[in-house]
Amino acid sequence: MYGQEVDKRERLIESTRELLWERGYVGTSPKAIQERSGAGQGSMYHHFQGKSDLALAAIGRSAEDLRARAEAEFSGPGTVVERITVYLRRERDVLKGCPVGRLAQDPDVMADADLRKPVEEFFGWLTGRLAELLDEGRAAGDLDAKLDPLATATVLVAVLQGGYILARAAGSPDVFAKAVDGALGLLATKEN
Amino acid sequence: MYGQEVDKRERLIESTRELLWERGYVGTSPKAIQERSGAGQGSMYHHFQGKSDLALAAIGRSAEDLRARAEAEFSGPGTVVERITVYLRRERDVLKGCPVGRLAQDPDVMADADLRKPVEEFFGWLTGRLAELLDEGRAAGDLDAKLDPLATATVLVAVLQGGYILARAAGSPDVFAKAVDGALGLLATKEN
DNA sequence: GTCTATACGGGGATAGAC
DNA sequence: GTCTATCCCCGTATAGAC
Repeated sequence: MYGQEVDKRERLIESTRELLWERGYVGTSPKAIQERSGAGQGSMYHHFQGKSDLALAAIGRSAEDLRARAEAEFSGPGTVVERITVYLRRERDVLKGCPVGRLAQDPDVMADADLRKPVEEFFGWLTGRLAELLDEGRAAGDLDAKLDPLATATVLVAVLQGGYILARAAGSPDVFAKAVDGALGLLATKEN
Repeated sequence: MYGQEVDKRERLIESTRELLWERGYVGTSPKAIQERSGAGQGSMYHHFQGKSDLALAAIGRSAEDLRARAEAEFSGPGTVVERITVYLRRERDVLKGCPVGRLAQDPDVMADADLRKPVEEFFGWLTGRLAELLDEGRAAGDLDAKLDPLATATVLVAVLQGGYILARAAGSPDVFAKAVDGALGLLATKEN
């Protein structure tokens, strides 16, 4: 269906994902995308209608990636608390931040319903999924019975997103780890 | 020292603060600043050396504002937990996000040591101050003796910053409130 | 499919008049 | 102090050749 040399369409999407991660939507130009992907103007406008169309493909793929990786950890072995810990402590490019979360700060992404949708859906899914797990853990007696699953799930997601911000502000990934440790410490009421 | 008509220098700074809040540094142009402030090219380049110089003044003022407001709440009446609750639950423009935190996502701000400094200092101060309070509350017996003050302070700041992101992603301030409630719920171990 | 040429307004800043 | 004129490169996109 597409050309031979490693597929320019593919490279355009991947380069856009990188740039959106590094510089956000507002800070990413078609020219920069072309340079990084090795594709020219014509190629980009042949495969995509324009910047926003290409960004849509890139964002959708990034969101799906994050979802799939999280789901693999959530449905892995171990108790609920263990699986959540694996997810929270997974190795991350902390100083680069969250490739999807950073888009929530971008005015032009939030102003466009199509671009915004995958961002909204990803966080909706993630929070809901964590709430299910927490509820399960509560039923199994691994977590405090008084714990509110949805509110706590929201805390966990917020701690990750906020942890990225604090780490970037400090210029060090340690702050991110501190936030995760603190959150896990607060969760571990049961062992008190 | 300056002209009469409400001080263009002042209006330039305030307009820049607004635009940085709404669109970030990368998304804010000198032209937009001039239009919003009612000042012309000449006026802007007379008072400031350029975009980054003006942004420095704007960011410094925003950071100092946040610091002063937080300190007023931290040193107010009530127990430590009450004061922290007042701070966390203060009315906020949730969907606009944190005027200082959003800059941590901006590549051009983080790449410039001068612009980055006030951001780093603000979060350093905030986390440290909250850690002091938590330590005090632990000593007073209002908080679990096993609680780690610094890690927990980091969690609280991260929950706010992450809460803003989740609220923007969802298009609703409710998620922010949910995160704050969840965090306060986890803190309230003592009443178990 | 991909390239080059071209277009037009905007970003960021300087020059010099008032 | 503030304004207008001007500069140059970039952002975003279209046209048309190969």
